[in-house]
Amino acid sequence: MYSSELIKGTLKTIVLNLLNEHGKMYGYEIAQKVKELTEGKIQITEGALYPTLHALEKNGELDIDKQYMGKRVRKYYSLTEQGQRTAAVKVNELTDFINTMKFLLDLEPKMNNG
Amino acid sequence: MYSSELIKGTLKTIVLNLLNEHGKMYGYEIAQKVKELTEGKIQITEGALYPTLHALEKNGELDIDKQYMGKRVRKYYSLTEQGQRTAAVKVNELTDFINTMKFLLDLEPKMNNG
DNA sequence: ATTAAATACATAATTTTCTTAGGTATCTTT
DNA sequence: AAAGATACCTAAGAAAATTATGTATTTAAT
Repeated sequence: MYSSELIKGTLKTIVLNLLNEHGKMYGYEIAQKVKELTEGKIQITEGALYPTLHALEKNGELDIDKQYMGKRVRKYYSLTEQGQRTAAVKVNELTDFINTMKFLLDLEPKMNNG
Repeated sequence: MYSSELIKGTLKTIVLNLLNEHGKMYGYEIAQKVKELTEGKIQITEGALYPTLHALEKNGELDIDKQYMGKRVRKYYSLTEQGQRTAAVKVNELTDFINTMKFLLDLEPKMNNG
């Protein structure tokens, strides 16, 4: 598990990107998928995830499709057209940021691979 | 400039890494160096930098060497032994995190290089 | 049949970390 | 003389997460 501070600021991008690649997903599924894909290294807490999904929906990035599995509700989220554009922008921005950070952390590459 | 939320959580690591590679530096110099190296993409604000330096020093990661240039003070910071260990840990963690994020953002690589 | 664990949603209080805004003072350039 | 850069600092507020708590259904284990 990463120290939580690193993950801050990336949650929206992770959610938008997952929905862009997997189509519709529900909240719990998103959290499980991230955990699975990162082998437990990134675990989205529910207290962070649900408010984020609500904010994205309120802002017009997501559509909801409520489905009942028996008596239990699932809220499937999918990207609106605006959400698709936002996803692309956010992913590009994060990719750019990652490259900048890699450069910044690698100023004087160590020659000793001990 | 990146949307500020991305930079959150990386400041300590950036500072520790810079000090590890450049030896002693003072606050203002650190901010300038980061701005220069990232071509203005990452700009550390003073309101974030100075409290971070104070916290790192209080925690035993940094030593201070106060120097006077005429009447103006400069506070040169350098890593303690503990600070060197922390720097290594933090940089490894961020590198690992970056790799995980790259994987997460690249699930289905696009074949079209438009 | 009962209990525990997993599924699935949600919100509120608190904490962490940063931005914004303000402050002091010196040195250099115009 | 004024403006801009250098160099330090803190406090109020905002943003985004964690932690804690809550409800309820379904599935697996005893």
